[in-house]
Amino acid sequence: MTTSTDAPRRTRIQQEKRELILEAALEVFSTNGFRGSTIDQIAEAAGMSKPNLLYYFRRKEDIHETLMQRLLDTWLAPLRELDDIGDPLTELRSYIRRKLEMARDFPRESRLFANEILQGAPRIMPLLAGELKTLVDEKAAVIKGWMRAGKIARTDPWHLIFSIWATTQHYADFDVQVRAVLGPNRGGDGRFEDAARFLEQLFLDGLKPKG
Amino acid sequence: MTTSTDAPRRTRIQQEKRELILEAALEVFSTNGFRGSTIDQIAEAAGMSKPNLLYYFRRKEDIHETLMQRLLDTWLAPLRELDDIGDPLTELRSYIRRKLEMARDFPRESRLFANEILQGAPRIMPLLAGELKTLVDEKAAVIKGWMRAGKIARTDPWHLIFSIWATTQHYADFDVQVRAVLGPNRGGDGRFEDAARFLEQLFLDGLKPKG
DNA sequence: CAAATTTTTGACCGATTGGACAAACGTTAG
DNA sequence: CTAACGTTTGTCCAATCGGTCAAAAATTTG
Repeated sequence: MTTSTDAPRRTRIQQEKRELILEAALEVFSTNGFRGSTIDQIAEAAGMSKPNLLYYFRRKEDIHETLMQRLLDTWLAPLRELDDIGDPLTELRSYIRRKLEMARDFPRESRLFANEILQGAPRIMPLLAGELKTLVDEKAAVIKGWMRAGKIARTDPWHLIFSIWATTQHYADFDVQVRAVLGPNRGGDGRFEDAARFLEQLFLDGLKPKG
Repeated sequence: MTTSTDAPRRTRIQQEKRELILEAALEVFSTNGFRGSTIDQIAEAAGMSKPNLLYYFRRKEDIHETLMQRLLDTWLAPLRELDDIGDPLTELRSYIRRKLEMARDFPRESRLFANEILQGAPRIMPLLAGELKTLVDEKAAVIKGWMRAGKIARTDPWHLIFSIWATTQHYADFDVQVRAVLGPNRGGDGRFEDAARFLEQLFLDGLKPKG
């Protein structure tokens, strides 16, 4: 077999236009959800006509699917990097920092993912129970090792990972609320540094007074 | 004034049917979002015809609005209860527990709210910047008082509140993911008690080893 | 009871939706 | 140049959407 079925073999124009569509679709899907978004909206955001868009992606679902596939890879990268070498507390701290940076730099991806999960993850359920669970179980084992070695306090590794996801992604998914509550002064660009400082303290020392 | 304009004065049937519709709409809206939900779906879930439903709520938006108004009251109740009297750490711990119980007992309400915020809070933005911000600022002041008194560690009260919201609501909004990752054994009914134990330790002591 | 009122329904409407299609247009290799 | 191929568009379609309306059915009121 010289050319199998997997490599779509695309034109230069096809590559460019598909990229353009995916970028536009990320914007539209992440703010309106899948069912709330229309092909027309995506086409307009991508600067082309609806039939033209449908020339590159046959169905609306295909765009969403491609988007979700790419998303998961980059989204889980920080967790994959969580490694056994190096100081556990430092390792966890930098994982939190990286996740917070992703919430700051890729809020649309975070919202797209949140939208999918909120609606019961109809399109990525197998991935959650498969690839994701495997990865988390693996890293939970690493964390458990740290606990046994007395490097960090004993607690539930899975819920620890959940809490890191929850607190960091909150700044992307609930950004509107965060900014509204903080107000124009504290809700400016500095809010991510404030969040980073707070989360570091929370995860390392908790709230009990030092004395 | 005996009867002013504000009390709609409803029939017994009207009250019952409106309640039925709101219950059905909560189910549908929370899983499909506003634009992703259709009046037909809600009507069917409520066991009535579409025109019949529209007899009780003129527009789809009216249902959603009524739902959101009710939601916010009950949703912020735990924070309102956060009080200056009593031990600060106990007070915070019970606030976390109450929020977690709400995520367990009212996940649909949580998802409805999350859906609204995710899409930029188009319908409740004034409430966020008004009522909500006022309440949070007020409670942040209380927490700041505790810090000044040395009762809890010094940190950012606003981000502390955010982190409590994020971690607890995560178990409602991302329930599918949580259950998928924990698997059939650990993802059963006990997951909320595990979460409660973990969160208590996280917020009180952090991750540094006791040694 | 009967009249008045409230509730329910079937039929219908214009707008929007995802998508199909053939024809027109552009590009490129020989 | 020209034939082949890749790209773009206008037009169209069936399905679904939120919502209307008049009339039937059920209920309440006197």
